[in-house]
Amino acid sequence: MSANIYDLNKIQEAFARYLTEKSLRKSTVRDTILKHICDIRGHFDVEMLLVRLEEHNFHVSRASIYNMIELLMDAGMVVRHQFTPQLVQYELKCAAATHMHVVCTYCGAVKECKNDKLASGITSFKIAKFTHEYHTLYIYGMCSKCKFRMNLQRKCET
Amino acid sequence: MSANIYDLNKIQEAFARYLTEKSLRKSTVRDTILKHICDIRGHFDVEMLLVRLEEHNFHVSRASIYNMIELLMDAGMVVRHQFTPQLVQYELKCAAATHMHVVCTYCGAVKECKNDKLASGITSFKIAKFTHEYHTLYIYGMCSKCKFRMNLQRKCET
DNA sequence: GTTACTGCAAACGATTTGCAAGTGG
DNA sequence: CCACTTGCAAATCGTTTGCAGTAAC
Repeated sequence: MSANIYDLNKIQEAFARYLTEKSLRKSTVRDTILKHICDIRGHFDVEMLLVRLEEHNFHVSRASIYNMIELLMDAGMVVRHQFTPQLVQYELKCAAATHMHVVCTYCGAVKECKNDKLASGITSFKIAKFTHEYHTLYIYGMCSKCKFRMNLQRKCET
Repeated sequence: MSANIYDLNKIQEAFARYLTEKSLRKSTVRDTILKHICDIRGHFDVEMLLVRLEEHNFHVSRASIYNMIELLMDAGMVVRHQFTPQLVQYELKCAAATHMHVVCTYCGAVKECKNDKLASGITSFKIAKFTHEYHTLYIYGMCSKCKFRMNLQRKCET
């Protein structure tokens, strides 16, 4: 199933189409970054990509990563997330479209969660004078670990 | 109706309760900022508050505004939004809870949109091992103005 | 009086930019 | 070859921090 979402060939094709359309060039840097984004199979950030590429003995500058992410966002292939003010993350749109995000505001943990009924409710919701392209649903609250921790703390205080 | 959402007294009371609970002090600066946030009746950002307060001949430093927003977020009274990478905005949670946000990715325009059925669907959606406190639903796409502009452009190109 | 709050200016860190060198078509 | 892409280092800009003075309680 996840093999289906992260289909490298389709993703590469889509990006190639975008480059052609905009008269931009293919390059080893762009191709390599895209492969790694696909390999990560989840949220990624600039630093993570940089480290990962370095580990694979492929050196790129931060500027090139920012440039590539910008292209992917312009191509409508990547979504930007900022679950907490401290960290900007990105995700392939083909993956992001399949789930909502559940964020613990106490520890910052993010998990993905699916619900077809809710998803189709949002997708089929029509807005006047607006073409719906994609959406993000973030649910904020407290995860069980933090709740447990908070209960402990309360007991200790009394 | 909006008078109901932006009830200054209730908002002030909630913030006073928070200050007491955390053993923090009331101050003219905090009180004034809160009043203006309430008056704005919509999204606000740091710069907007600064200018607005200056216009009302009330001088505050950026640091104090950031500090106040931090307190309000910690109190769970304010939500942070970043509809576009260029601008961070905030909104009173009591207002944000009443609508979803519809964002044009081409011109950056944000409008609010209500749908009770969708809202209750999200609110009543239970997640295992997680206490739902609030949520944000952003719908991204193209507004009618941008669509019109894009159609024009296409005609000119051919 | 003690402790918290505020303003100011300096520091910080993520992102962007300008430019020279490298590479794709 | 020419234009696009890249790396590097410097610039930028929103946000945070340290500290000295001020205000709550």
